[in-house]
Amino acid sequence: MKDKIQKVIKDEIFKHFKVTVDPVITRPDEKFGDYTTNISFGLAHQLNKNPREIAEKLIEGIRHSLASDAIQVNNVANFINIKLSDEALIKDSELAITYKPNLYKDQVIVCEYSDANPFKVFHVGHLYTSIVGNAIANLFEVAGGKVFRVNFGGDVGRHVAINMWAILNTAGKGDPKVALEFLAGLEPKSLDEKAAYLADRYVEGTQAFESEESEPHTQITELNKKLYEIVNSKDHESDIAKIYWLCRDWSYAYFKKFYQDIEITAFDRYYPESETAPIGIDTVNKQLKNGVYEESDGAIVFKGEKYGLHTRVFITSQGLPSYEAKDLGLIMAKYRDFKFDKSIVITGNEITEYMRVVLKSLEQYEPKLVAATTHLTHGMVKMAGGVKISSRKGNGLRARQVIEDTAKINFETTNTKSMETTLGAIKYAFLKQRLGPDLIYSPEESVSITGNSGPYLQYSHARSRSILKKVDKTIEPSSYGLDDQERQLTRKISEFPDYLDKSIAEIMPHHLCTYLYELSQSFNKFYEASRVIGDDREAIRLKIVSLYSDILKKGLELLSISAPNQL
RNA sequence: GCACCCGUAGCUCAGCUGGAUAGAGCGUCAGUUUGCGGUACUGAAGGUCGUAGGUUCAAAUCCUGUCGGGUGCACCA
Repeated sequence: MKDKIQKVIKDEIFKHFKVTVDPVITRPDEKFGDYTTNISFGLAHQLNKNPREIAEKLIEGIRHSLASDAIQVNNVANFINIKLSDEALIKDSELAITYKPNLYKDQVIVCEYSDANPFKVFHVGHLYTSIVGNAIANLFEVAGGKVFRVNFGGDVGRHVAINMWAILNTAGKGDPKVALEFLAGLEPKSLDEKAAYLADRYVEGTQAFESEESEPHTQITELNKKLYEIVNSKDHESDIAKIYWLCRDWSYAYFKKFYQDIEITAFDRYYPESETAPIGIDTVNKQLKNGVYEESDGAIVFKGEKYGLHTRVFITSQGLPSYEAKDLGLIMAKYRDFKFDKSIVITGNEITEYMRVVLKSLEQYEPKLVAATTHLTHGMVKMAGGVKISSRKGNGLRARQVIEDTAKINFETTNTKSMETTLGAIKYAFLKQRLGPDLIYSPEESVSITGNSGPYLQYSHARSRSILKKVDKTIEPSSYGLDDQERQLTRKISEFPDYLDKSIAEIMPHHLCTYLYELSQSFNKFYEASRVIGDDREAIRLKIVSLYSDILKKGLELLSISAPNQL
């Protein structure tokens, strides 16, 4: 309907004023109508005419062209407002459920998010980007894209050396064989416990690395080099290598299980840094000859100052690749593997400037890849009450802990043990806020049975399903003639495509959350005022409830939030 | 110091490709139930949109200054 209205208005404008414009059609407050445009203002400026005259001229023709759909077309304060007939509105809302956006039709889109590091804690920030990234990937998918989900993580580098050092020195007391035996003893334990064990070793190692003593520092630096050798030579025989691969496997197994547990789509591809590092090094060396990168104090750097950025090291003076080189290699690898039309990278906003430097350097020789890349950034997750999350210092809040705590609070306040509502609560709480600024997470609020929460939506869904369950079949209503409550709900249902489009165009899932919440509010208002089963208006009301239920379910699915039929 | 991000109700946030009276939730106060899941609904109080200018018929939205908060700025990731 929106397209039709837009075309009608566009044609009218051309007819009267001989100019071609695409009028913006939006959804006004109900009291004004169902669709509106303020094109008169724009035209007034362009044609140097009075906006009221313009609107008046257009209205007759619009009214005529939309005679079969609109019961009212008028001009209030130079807005052209269109109110649909009930039949047209119902039809609009029926079309909403089958609406297929096509902004990314047939495009190959690579979405990178989560980016958890093996050997380190999987903290609440990873949980956040996993959930948000997954929802964004879903949006690209529904918009027609062929989406590949990828996950990048550091399986080599200093943090791994720090970790290995701690294992060798605590569990192994300096002897790799002893360490290996100790780890074998952990094998029967759960992945969760193994991951926690590794995370704790990282904290231990970091303390040693940062301490006054120089010995651990030197040993860790040596170990770091050795680990690169192990990985490059595919060494699986030496004791240290065995320890490394075992712990690495634990980490990846843990990630996979975790994503399964929180019910998000599995990743198509994991890119460990050990794979992208050589590609990055090759690239940097090649471009060193071309003068893109240069040597400085023994390191190979890109000088970003001439582009208003700063200098960053790509290969250290020790000859090891920095994160910059690995990230560079990652972009090349992603293109090699997927030949993407668009590449989305979702990370915390603290690396915005860093990423600009990496991309600016790449732009010197692969401008197409850079043009196709979009770096989306998000803020930090802070717990309500002001506890900061930091994995560096080792006091990072584990993602698993956040889920468990939320489940506990969910049980205490609502007496439900369902993981569906717990996960729904967390996901919705993370998704409902605009991507970018920090997010303050309150478990209590997220599971809250009232207010703008996941469980509120799930409850509203279950309530509507419960009505539908009570009837065998829906009969086509003989006539419409919607009452106020029916109409406001139908109108809201029909808005689904508008919000979906907006979410996709801006790559902002929170618009969809806002919509689903407003939709459910509309439903609950309707529910309060309108008996469905047994009422004279049962047929039409069932139809609307059914539309509502389906749209809500579809919307929640797009966010990977489950919509159970009963709670 | 330089760069980027953010300041909207007591709290947490929508609204930002400029457009109709700035909206929700929580909290506070007052109500609604012989009903399909009351885990709901209705109403009230609460905002000079940090601040000062500018652009415009029209600014929370765009531009500039300023104040406040956050983040980043060479061998960590």
